[in-house]
Amino acid sequence: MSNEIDKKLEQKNIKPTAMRELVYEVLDKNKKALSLYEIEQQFENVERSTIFRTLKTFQDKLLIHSVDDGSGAVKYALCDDDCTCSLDDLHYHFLCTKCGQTHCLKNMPIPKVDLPEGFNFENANFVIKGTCPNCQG
Amino acid sequence: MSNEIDKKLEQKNIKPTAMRELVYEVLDKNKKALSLYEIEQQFENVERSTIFRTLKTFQDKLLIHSVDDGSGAVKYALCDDDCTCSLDDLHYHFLCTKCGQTHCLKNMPIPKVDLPEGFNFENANFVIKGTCPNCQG
DNA sequence: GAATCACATGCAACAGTATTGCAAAGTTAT
DNA sequence: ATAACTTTGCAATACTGTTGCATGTGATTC
Repeated sequence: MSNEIDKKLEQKNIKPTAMRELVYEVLDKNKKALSLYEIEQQFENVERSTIFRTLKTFQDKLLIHSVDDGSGAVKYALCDDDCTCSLDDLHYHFLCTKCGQTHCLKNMPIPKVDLPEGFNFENANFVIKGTCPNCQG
Repeated sequence: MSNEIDKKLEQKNIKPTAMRELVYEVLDKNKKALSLYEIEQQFENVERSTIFRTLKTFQDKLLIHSVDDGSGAVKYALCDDDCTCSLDDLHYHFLCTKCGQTHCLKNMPIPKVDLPEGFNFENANFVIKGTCPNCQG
């Protein structure tokens, strides 16, 4: 039944369990970055800590990436199939100040940055805040 | 004695009190963005909430700006004299993954971003992670 | 100078998110 | 079936941020 998902999990060396399939499904379905709490809300009786550890596993295995958008909670979103969470895969994120949703702007890679002497680039987190298409008017 | 600092505070319509002078001094002295906790550490017996409210006041009056660098704690840094915390004053921040220090790259304004249709820019938070000049080797 | 007022501070309590220890349940290999 | 290992659920805790309330302090008015 959830063969598709299992395949995705196994591709990233994650043992597919019921829990993991469900969390994956939620992330896949929502098409945006979700916080631990938001994911928890989509289930009836699932432990926060379980989801927390599931997300941690996913992140370690590069299945998802996390964004700290300044909303107070870290949010998680699926990586693209070919994502290696390397520098080239970094993209902008957009936090809507009205609805609180965080969108991955995956087609907007972050630009090269010329850092001052002595600074060494490892990673970046570029978050833009404003209103999203759903909240215009 | 702290006339210089008082002047800065009054310029921004902040009544200068002992507490506020001290917090300002700490921020000024450190030349980098500090978390509430880090500021608290530099005093002996000062209430967290007092510093918290002092920072809030400073921020309301545009004396400081805050950065959420993803380290788990929001950090605060003095604005430049002519800063109005408007879009033009936004700059990159750099979080060192070794020492945990957050540097304001004030001479690096963030670039204009072309957002997809429907997205409306209000604010931005660009944090680069890596190693800082003090932690090379 | 005393009464009054506005604001700042300190204390304590609380809220939200993240995180861990431990035991039970489930899975895999032998 | 047993042993070894992994995942899950529960409970407890840590950390950061935040607020209510009482007290203190300085400015203002009379």
